[in-house]
Amino acid sequence: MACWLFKSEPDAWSWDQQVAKGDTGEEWGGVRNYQARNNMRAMKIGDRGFFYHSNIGKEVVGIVEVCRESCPDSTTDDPRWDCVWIKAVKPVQQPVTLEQCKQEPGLEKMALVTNTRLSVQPVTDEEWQIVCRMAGVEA
DNA sequence: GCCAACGTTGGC
DNA sequence: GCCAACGTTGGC
Repeated sequence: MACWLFKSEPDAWSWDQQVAKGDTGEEWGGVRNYQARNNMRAMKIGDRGFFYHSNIGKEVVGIVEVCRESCPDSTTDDPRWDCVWIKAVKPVQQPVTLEQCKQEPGLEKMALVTNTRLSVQPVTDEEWQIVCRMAGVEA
């Protein structure tokens, strides 16, 4: 199973709002970047992801799961853009900050650290394990 | 609020 | 197909 990371500015869409959607989840719309879109197209139902707060907090705050594979993005008529739906699985025990990730051995190549502007990123199995340990949650 | 990094657009 | 201009993201 592949792992991912979803960035959101909590001002625009926060973890609490995501949790409020329950198992129905929420469309991860509005992404207008090909790399991010391609990552979403590669996702399968059941794939796990980190939910990361950018700008404010700059930390991983929860675990999400893909609950619907990529389909047209309702926020645009442009057929180039589609997106998955994700639902909250559980919050992390301890948020993992960008600063911690930068300092953690094994996370030097994590996209969060090396490709700051990409809003939907792949996470390797190794990175997933490390961040889960730091967050105090089961991988 | 600033700015660096990076992606996209459009003229040629 | 190149590249300058422009827009956006996101860390600081």
